[in-house]
Amino acid sequence: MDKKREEQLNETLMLFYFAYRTFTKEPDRILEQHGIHRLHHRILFFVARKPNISVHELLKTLEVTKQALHAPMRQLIEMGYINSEPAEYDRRVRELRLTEKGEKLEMQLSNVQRGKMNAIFEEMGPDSEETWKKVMKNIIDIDNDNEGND
Amino acid sequence: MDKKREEQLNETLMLFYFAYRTFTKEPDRILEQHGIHRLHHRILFFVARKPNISVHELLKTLEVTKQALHAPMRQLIEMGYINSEPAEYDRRVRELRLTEKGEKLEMQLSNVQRGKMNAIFEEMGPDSEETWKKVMKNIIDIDNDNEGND
DNA sequence: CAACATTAGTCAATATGGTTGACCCATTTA
DNA sequence: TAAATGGGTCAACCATATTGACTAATGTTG
Repeated sequence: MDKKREEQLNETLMLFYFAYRTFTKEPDRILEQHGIHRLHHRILFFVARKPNISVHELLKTLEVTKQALHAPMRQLIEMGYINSEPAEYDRRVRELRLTEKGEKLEMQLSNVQRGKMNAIFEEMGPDSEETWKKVMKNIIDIDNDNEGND
Repeated sequence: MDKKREEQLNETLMLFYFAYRTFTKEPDRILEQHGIHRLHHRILFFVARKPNISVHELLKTLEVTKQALHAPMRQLIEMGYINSEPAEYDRRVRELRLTEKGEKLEMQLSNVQRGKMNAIFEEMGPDSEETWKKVMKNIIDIDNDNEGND
């Protein structure tokens, strides 16, 4: 790989870092007003995406230990954002769902990000969305290939 | 925004999160072998991108306090990865540069990420690189617009 | 020159976010 | 009935960050 190519790729690394950091700033600000943090947001987000998700599934998705999940999850339940009830098919399993209040907050948080993405893709055209997604998927896939070699 | 569009955008949010997480995993593994962490990597990366960068500039780039920078920076200097010397133009200012050893480590860390990006863009074609970068730049710019309103 | 500002380094106190380890309880499965 | 699973919780620990307070050296400006 020549120097010039390396420079170009360095720019992508920088963009990745700055874009991600920027992307989480607004939600972080909103979260702080509610006295909660980024992991709370992730919980809300994934529970929103998959209602009735189990604690176990959530742990796998977020790649944290149950001890790490525990405190924020309890807060969210206590604050009335999340509902945790035993599953009918297996009463050990807790099914997590957003309450109405939880849905509202999740909306507020993710709308900021969805709005950003939407505005960009609208301006750049639908192909840009396809391309961007494909690149991101490839990044994720590459890692999954490595998974077996650990 | 209709439900279907919202779903599509949710996918982009998920991809962003997973892709970023995946992207930092390999470097994190390597860092751990050296007994250092992600902030060390960022320091190495930005010092590599801009040799003779000052501490102040680095702080602004990373958006951390000098106290947060202090420990990892001292380690990097003590471990011989970074050289810190008074600038000629102003002897208060420290000019930070990578040592040869530092360049090697930075190479090792960033090559993983550059290699990933390069492989993907090579497979998807040069337009994908342009598009992906443009999207990321737009994400960053949107935030900079907000900056003034704080 | 004296006063002030800037750059950098450091200590301390504090909060948070995560880890591992060790348990408990209820329920399901073998 | 014994073992495995899903979930919850306590404790100890460590890293990462913050704010605040201070020092020291050097530059800038009235």
